[in-house]
Amino acid sequence: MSSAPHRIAHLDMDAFYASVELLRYPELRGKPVVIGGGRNAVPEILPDGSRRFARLRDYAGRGVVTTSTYEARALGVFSAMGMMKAAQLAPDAILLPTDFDSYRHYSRLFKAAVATFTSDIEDRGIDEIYIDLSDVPGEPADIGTRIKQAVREATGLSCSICIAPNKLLAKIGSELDKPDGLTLLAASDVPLRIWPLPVRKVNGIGPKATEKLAALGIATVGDLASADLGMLQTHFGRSYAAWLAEIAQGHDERPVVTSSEPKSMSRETTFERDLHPKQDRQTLSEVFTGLCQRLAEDLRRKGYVGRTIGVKLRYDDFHTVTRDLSMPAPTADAAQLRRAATECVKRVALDRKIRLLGVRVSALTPAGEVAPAALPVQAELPFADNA
DNA sequence: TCTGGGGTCCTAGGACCC
DNA sequence: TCTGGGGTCCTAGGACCC
Repeated sequence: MSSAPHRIAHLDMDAFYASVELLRYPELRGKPVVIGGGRNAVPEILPDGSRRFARLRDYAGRGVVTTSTYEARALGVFSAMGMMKAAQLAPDAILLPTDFDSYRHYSRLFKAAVATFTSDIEDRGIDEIYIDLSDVPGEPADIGTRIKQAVREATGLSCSICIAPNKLLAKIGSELDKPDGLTLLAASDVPLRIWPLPVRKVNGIGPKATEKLAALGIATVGDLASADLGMLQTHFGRSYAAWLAEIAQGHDERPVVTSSEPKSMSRETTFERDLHPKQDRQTLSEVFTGLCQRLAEDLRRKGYVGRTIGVKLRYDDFHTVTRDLSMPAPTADAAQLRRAATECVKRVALDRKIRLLGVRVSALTPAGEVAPAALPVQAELPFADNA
């Protein structure tokens, strides 16, 4: 229909979980707030009706920061940081538990607001989306302003948007003017606005690649743009090197993908203390069963069956192993999941304490397309005595 | 007192088949 | 009675993202 150049937006909700919490607890506005606590971080209602909030210094456990307000970030507290470390940096920060049901609710609201402009939306998780605006009439600045307004009216929350020729630039750009930003990027802006940025700002260049590039003297996207392709190939392989060279020029042809099927589902848990395969066998066994049951519920609720079942163990030294097993027929049955997962556990070393246990199912098929196989249920304990 | 939980994609070797 | 060769599946690990 339109042969105009692509116009892609990336929309990112500002400090999403924390901002949702501020809607509920407006008295916390302007304060350092950290999301990531458990049940004991639920605010206490005092007799006079006011609330008493938990402080970060009161936290004990192995969790990480899920999100923090900009005031907490100013104190050095960021997502994925261990809570204990965060508590050292900002002991007086307010601590709140994560409430995914609320976040999912506001996620639906902001996505519905954007959907009034176009249905060409790619879901990138609970707090961000790509939008293909190529067929939406109007000037980019005006469209962006109207989308931000619609999101604010629907949720009371602010977001940051970048409109650019492709997803790569839109994603980078939405961070350039956070919070409440509206950034417009054209291909011709790449040398001035993208090349000065650290390579880590590129979606797909993570900690490992950043470190490797730094060792080669490549710190910015501009460094990458002037790097020798042959040199990149010897260090990163053909395909990754080619990708690096493309993105350094701001090139990206990926389409906005509006629908996709899930590939895998999993449940995992990190224990409050490391568990020994032998001494804590009973506890491990119960947790294992619980994970399989929750996974089976997830499959049923979403209408899928899976044929490949796997386990994940993380030892006390953080070394992580996985095992999986493909079965003749797919299942969503908790007992069958547990039997297959038990076979997987039998193939890993159980000679040291375990920090994390997980169960995963992949090779998914919509449940309606498969006739369920009736296999006998067999009670079997993993983490056997002979471990 | 280090380091969550739920995902996707890629690589690479071996099995297996034609 | 070494050695081909392509294709696909299975498995394990790892990088990366939200």
